[in-house]
Amino acid sequence: MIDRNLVSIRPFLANLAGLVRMSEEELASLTHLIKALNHHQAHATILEEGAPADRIVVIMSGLAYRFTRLANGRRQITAFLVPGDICDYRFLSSGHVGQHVFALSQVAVARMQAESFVAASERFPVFMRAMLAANAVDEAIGREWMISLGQRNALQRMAHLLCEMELRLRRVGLVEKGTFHFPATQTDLGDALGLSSVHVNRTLQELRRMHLVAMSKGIVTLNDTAALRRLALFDVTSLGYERNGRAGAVTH
Amino acid sequence: MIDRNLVSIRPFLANLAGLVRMSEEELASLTHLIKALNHHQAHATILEEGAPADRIVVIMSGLAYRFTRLANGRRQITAFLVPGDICDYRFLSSGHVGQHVFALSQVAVARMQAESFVAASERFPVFMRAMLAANAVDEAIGREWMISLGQRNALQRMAHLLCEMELRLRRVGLVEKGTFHFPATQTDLGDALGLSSVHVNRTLQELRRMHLVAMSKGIVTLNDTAALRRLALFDVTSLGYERNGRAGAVTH
DNA sequence: GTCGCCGATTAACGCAGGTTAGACGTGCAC
DNA sequence: GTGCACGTCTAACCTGCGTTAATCGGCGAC
Repeated sequence: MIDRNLVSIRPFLANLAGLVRMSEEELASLTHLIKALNHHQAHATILEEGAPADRIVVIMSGLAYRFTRLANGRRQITAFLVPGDICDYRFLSSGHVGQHVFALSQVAVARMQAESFVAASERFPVFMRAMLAANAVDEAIGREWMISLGQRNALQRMAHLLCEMELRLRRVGLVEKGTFHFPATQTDLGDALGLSSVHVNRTLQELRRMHLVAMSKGIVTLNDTAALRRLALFDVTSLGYERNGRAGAVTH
Repeated sequence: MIDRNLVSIRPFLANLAGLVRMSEEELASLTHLIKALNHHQAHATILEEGAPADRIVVIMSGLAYRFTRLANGRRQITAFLVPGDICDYRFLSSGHVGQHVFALSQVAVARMQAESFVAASERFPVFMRAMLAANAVDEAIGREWMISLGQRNALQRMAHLLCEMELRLRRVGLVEKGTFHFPATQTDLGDALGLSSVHVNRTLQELRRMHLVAMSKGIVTLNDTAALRRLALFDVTSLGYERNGRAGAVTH
């Protein structure tokens, strides 16, 4: 048995319970599925692509990202992960981790056996519904990245990413007056946004000059969220959080 | 009761059964979940974003695409759909269709009640596993698009898309000696690849000049798939089809 | 301390791809 | 037939962003 107080499990529960309503009993049962809590140093690999996906790995604190490397050495970051997020959803299907997951800061992760989760969701079908809803949010964010990469220019892309991170981090209580911790380097940002690090630098400076964003040493402050969202063509509903409380079609 | 012979359901079964092994009984039961077959004209809307997702809509013949429109009018095509593909996976979670789905050619679709499907998958859990596996393939293809948009140049993007379509269409028997039907306009291709239609034209001409691709009136021929794949940095395993037969972690 | 590395920043230059604007062909409505 | 809509293709011009390379500052190892 692990000490559940070492790391708050609040973000995890807030994330899933924010998508699907759960009873106290269900929340407690979910908590007890957690079988291990691990810590990873910043810049450590959390999951390796292709590894067996028999465990569900959840970020409890810190930030991480998923990425894929191309044959020519270029790297695409495909998602940033915040507390409450599930590192990889392939346990639902193929049994093999889909992408590398890498710690951006020091990270605590919880692990549960995929099998136990599936077994528990026979008793509490709401577990699987919550998992599928979380997966759908993940997909919606990914689709928004695709739209950014295809249709937004550098300034809009950067603005959009910052709006996304602000919203997601605020949802788990990690934003205070527009300020949050986000220790991605300019190279990381470039690999996420499909830009060179030089152009990331230019872009950040322009956002700074416009008094929309301040960013230094991994601390980001958004001074005018409304204006930033307008610039980014950011649509709050597009990340798929908006339909909380509705049960969806899969209700048993 | 509908006439199941009007349109072959083979692509649908081939798609799901290609991901997860199914018995004759299971295939038959799945077939009988289909409650309606509809036809859509080319350039008709098949699904509208935000509509209730209480039915599972499957492409039986023809081609379609998903897209999202930005506030500034720009459009991003986020996926092409081939026979056997499911138009939208949101019935698994939110109960609302995630994106517009549009017919590229004349299209036949089958519809099943999401509720019936869920009920049937209690008796045949393999149904839900197949659905989650199909969803995972969909996600893997989407991630590959993200990588294209972020890290590949115009020539590589176009080549990659053509390799992807060839592979997916061949899987459902729609490629003959490197030739397949793909009636996307150059504007469509631009909206999928994040390029202007003018540059799509330049790019196609270069592929033609390199004797890799012939494309006219919606008929595509790939003359040297191996070379095209090399150019595109195409990785066959990245689309997520490779792990057929393995049951995955969710096995009950 | 100082060495070395990493990340931020700046400058100079170049090019891939965007934009605008036509011309041309084809197929369809009438 | 004619006119129109739509898709392909071309040309001229331009710019957003990449590339290369160098400087600077901070910070951890020793």
